[in-house]
Amino acid sequence: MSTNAGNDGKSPRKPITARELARLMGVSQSAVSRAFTPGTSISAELRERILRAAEEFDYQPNAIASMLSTRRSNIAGIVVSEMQNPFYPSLIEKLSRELQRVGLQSLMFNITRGSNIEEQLVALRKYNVDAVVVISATVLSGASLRWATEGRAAVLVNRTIPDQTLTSVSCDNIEGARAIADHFHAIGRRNVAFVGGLPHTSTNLERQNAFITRVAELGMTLTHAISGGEYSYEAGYKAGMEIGAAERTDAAFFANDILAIGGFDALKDGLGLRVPEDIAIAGFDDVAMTRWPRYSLTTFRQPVDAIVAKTVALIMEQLASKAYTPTQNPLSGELLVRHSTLGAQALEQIEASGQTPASR
Amino acid sequence: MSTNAGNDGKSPRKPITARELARLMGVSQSAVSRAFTPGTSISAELRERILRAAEEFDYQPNAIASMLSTRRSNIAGIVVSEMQNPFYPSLIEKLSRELQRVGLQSLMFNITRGSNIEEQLVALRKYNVDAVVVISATVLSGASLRWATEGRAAVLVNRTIPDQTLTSVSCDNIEGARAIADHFHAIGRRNVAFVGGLPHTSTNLERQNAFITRVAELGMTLTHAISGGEYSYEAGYKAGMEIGAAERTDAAFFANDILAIGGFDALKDGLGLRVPEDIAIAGFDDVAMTRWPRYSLTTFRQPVDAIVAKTVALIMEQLASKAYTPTQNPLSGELLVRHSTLGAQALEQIEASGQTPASR
DNA sequence: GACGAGTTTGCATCCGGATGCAATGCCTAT
DNA sequence: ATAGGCATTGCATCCGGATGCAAACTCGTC
Repeated sequence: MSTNAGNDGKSPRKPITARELARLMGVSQSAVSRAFTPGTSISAELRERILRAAEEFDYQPNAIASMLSTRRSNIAGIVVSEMQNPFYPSLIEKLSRELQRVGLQSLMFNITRGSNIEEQLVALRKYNVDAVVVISATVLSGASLRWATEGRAAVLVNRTIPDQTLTSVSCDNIEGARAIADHFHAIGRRNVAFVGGLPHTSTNLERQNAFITRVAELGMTLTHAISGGEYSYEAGYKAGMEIGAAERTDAAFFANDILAIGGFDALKDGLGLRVPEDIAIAGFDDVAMTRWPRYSLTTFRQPVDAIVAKTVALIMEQLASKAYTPTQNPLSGELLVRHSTLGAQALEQIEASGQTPASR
Repeated sequence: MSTNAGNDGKSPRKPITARELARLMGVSQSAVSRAFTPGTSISAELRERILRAAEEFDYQPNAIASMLSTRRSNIAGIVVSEMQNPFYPSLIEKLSRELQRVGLQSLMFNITRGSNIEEQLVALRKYNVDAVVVISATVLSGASLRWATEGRAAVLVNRTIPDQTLTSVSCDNIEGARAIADHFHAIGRRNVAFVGGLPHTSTNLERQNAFITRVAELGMTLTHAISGGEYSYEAGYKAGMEIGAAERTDAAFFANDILAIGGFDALKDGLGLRVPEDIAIAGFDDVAMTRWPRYSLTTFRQPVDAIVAKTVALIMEQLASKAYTPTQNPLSGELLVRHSTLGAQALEQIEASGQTPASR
């Protein structure tokens, strides 16, 4: 990048345009445009010359102008809400990196109780985003989602809408919840509890239903089915106290890790129970905190990389094709057995015998 | 919003343009444009008619086109990196909400080791963002920052660059670190340790220097000054083990809450020390986790709302004025004394006596 | 009823690239 | 040497709104 002598760094020094550069070089503006567009008809030699001159005069195509003429913004809108659950920031980070690899910049739309949702959705359309990825479990109705994504590529991540008219990618919640139930059964627990998060969200419902169903199939007793009301530490803590108060329960599945950690603290510190001897605890997601030695929480790992990859692939596919066929894409996760359900010795035994229970 | 009959929801159904709407109404395109631009010369009556028609025909000004002609994108780029520290997602959420209130949409630029930084910065310019807010403590040199923000409003949040040629807003790290040292002294501790995070970042340096200086002023002994190398739980844990191994230390200040929590687990669970009896622990930021009963961590609260407000105010100011004068804006935070430095009784006493030590 | 000031509205052009189509150039085959 | 075919390049126009300027209109006044 060449320096712009005498620039104070803040004056709106107008950048050079394609036409100017073209005139300076004695070529046409079209040539300049072509030099920057792969796959266009231009000789290697001229392209080379133009790119060199561009470098020299610090020319850069104006993205806004090309958006206007191509009707492609190369922007993906990411609709987000639960940033306080660390699972999401990390997912978003990976997603935006991958999107960028395929040429899409990410525009974040924070949807929260505080914000004006209508306005956000309008912005989504005004900015002409080519694609929309919705990560927010909450708030948005199927109807507004359909309106906001109308005419553009769209993928829902970790949520669905009842009529399945939009493509979704998610962790296989049913597989996960069943795996946890199976695991509780395998370690000899028979009186189990379920703690949910945000009611009415698809993830929560799937995890709850699959778990409860499997528990029944295995002949275990469901001692509690509590709705935390939200995916928070506090809700988990409260539920933990409730479960622990009743004595009988020997295993609890919390619909996500944050809840589980709240429950863990309640059961262990709040009530003085031993984990996992008195009560086994499992979460869902595999956020970083679950690996803290303090918790070493058994959880079901969401296949984040696969989710991101699939999401981006679907977006690209939709952008390429004219037709739109909504699909549902559950992706397999992995049960991670840690200390919160197995004592240290048991874990070692299992690991020595070469079985799966991963840790790390 | 009127429905578009017969639309399958995904066809690139071209939206209506200002010219078309104008023709339909028998007015000029300029009138339509003016109807949507406050402060332009147009009669209330015509504006009214046009807005109604716009509603009816589902017309919306194309943001891209107006960006092109006004050379204003109304987009603020937020340059971010440490999303794993929950402090940042919450800050970003508030920031993007406030920016939106003043009419700026947020474009997120994730800068991480994995991503191509150069490309991100180029994108920042290509998309013609009007303003840049840099929250990433790391990675970016002053030079590249200056290049990326050249000619636009720019504010660094919680970081500075040595030559102070860019405006910054941050928590007063010096005040905070001194307050912690004072607090350690007030509760009778005399052998204190410091654990840093990312070396060479301004926040880390300021906290470290201010703390160490104050410790010396108060005649306390600095037993350790450890650089964690990064702001992570693991680094904090490791540092905690190191500090605890040596016995003598009776208070430790970790440069942020995540480090402190790692240290807490190491000292309490890893080494079996009593907190705060054997060793007092303090962090910095006041993330949600510090309020978990398990930790009840004493920390210095960053004035997030004030930081956001000031940042937005400065951005608006820069956008309005032609000249650019970099300023440094440290904002006062608040020491929150919790159980990790004071036993329960002591806390109650203090609270009863009507003194400051806040909780929650 | 005419004139001037002030307000509305429309016209024309611009913002900076993208792209269909025609013009030009180059090489090969006859 | 000449015609046909492909590769390059330039021309003109478009994308959808914004805006300076002039035309048209509204009122109030004398």
